[in-house]
Amino acid sequence: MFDVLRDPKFIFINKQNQLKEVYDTLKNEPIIAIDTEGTSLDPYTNELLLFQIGSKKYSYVIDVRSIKDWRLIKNLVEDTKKLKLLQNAIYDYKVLKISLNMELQNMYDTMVAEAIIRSGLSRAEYGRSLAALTRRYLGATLEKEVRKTFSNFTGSLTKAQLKYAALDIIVLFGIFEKQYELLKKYDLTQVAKLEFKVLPVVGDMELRGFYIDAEAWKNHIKVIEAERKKIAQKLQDAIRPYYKIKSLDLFGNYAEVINLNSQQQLMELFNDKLGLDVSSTGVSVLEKLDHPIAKLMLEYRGYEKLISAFGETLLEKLNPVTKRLHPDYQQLGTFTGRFSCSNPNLQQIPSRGEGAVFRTFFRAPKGRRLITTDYSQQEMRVLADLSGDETLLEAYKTGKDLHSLTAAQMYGVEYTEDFKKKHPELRQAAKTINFGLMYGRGPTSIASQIGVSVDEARELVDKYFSKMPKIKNWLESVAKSGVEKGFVSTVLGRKRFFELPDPSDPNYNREIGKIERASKNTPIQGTSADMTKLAMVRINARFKKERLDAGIIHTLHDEIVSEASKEHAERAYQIQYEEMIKAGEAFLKRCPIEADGGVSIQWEH
DNA sequence: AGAGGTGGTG
DNA sequence: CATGCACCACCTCT
Repeated sequence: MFDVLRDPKFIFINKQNQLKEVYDTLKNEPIIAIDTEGTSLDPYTNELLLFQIGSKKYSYVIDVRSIKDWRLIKNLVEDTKKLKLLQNAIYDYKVLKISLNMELQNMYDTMVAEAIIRSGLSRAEYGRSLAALTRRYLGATLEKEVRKTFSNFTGSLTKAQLKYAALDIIVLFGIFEKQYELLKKYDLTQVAKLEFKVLPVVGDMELRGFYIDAEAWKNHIKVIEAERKKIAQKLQDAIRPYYKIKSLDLFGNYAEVINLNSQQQLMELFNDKLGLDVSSTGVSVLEKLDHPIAKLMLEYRGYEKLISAFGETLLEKLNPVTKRLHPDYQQLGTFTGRFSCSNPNLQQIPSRGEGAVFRTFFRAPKGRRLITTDYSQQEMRVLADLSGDETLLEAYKTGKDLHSLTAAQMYGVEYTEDFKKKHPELRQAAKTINFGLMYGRGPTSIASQIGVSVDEARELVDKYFSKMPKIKNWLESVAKSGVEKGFVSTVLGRKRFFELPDPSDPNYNREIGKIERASKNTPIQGTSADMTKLAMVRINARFKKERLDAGIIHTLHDEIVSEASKEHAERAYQIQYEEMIKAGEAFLKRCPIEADGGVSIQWEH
């Protein structure tokens, strides 16, 4: 293998009439590998330079600029019977769709496979880059320096560039074979199947992007900036008496006394100057302070947060070609199987309070509509199903309010339709426990949230578990099994592995506690992720089958957002709703599943 | 460059 | 003894 990696055999293709040979060699191969090299990570501004395709025996590196007619290659790429090996398939999927109008089918992504196999293991040690996989599975070193040379491409291809382009597909076969054995060994083939079906859905989702009303966004930022300025001024004036510095700036105004964003300087202000003994300057601490400066600070923080996290920087990410936002969705961005999202992270746009207006600037363009649907209490339903608890199942089967029903059980009060109005505190306490359980939360933290003593909180939890014993049993057994086996599983069979601490580790107990909490949470969060991903695949398939002008543009754990023409929006909503329910029923056998949503011109939840 | 603090989401 | 799951972005400070 070393020799092959050092001196890869490949055929360079730079004439149209050579494609016949490529096609004839590969047309009967069940497994081929594909990769592309271009000038940019953004498919819309990328210039495609090289297209690599090959079997285990034959590798071809095609100079893209020399080919006019891609039909023979398109046949190979779109052949649903052939398995395509790729590293980071979504990138190539997007590039091939935009640059060559090809739609990759039946993909195996070595990067995604690795995330499935190593879920839970430290990223530093178990990277997913092609170089890391080559080292791990083939014991060889893949130079990555050459890759960078494509981004400032000068017009002619070097020998080194061709060589490494060829290597990028050659290594995939060996990695695939070893990963495939591991997928079977750990019983992860069902998960892999689902994840690979999700690949084109994510590719299309990233290509579509999310339209945003940039003008409205900018205007709102200006308003908030003015507010922040006012508050900052007030704050500086209020704290000035505590400091000696009273210098004036060039315009005769007072200079800033302290940097309001500096935690260090704020600690000094609150503790030394104001004598208020705070442990941190976070909202929860500041809220408890009855001091005008703390109140101003909270107000300032609110504006500062919105401006820094959701301000102009987000608009800088608008794509120059599409004028839309195209975030990166990490298909396995978490160890539980959820997506994560970045550049920008649309999974953290405010949904409540002052910041919620930002969501209204995410819109449907003219003549189009957004379809937003989310699972109703997805994770609680998963917990109900996995634990088999009768009270939870009854609530969901009869449509009773879950938190009221568990409160009624706990406190021995009769459940009525207006329970929420009659006993709001009881319901709130039950709700806190219901949610807390899913994170493996203990009495201490529950006590601090609902404002009772730790003993009272412990009593509440005991009471809860005595009425809902199956939940207690399920949580305890899954925590125990996570520590004993070193992994936990979702309903689909997705696994999260744990790196168990050494018993001599001074933090041993704390680490085990963490593993126990993650063991409780992962089957719940992870099964929910399985469900949402299956729903996305099914929705995408039906949109295609019915030839709707509709497509998924965003996902937020238990929520799916699509964009459709206004003519197709109602039908798209119907499909989206139905398929979410069906996906839910595929995983939950005891607990009914419910989803809500609708058609609108702006993102609403 | 990386860590820690803070805070946004489900 | 203490004990909240899963992320990402921005800021300051070293």
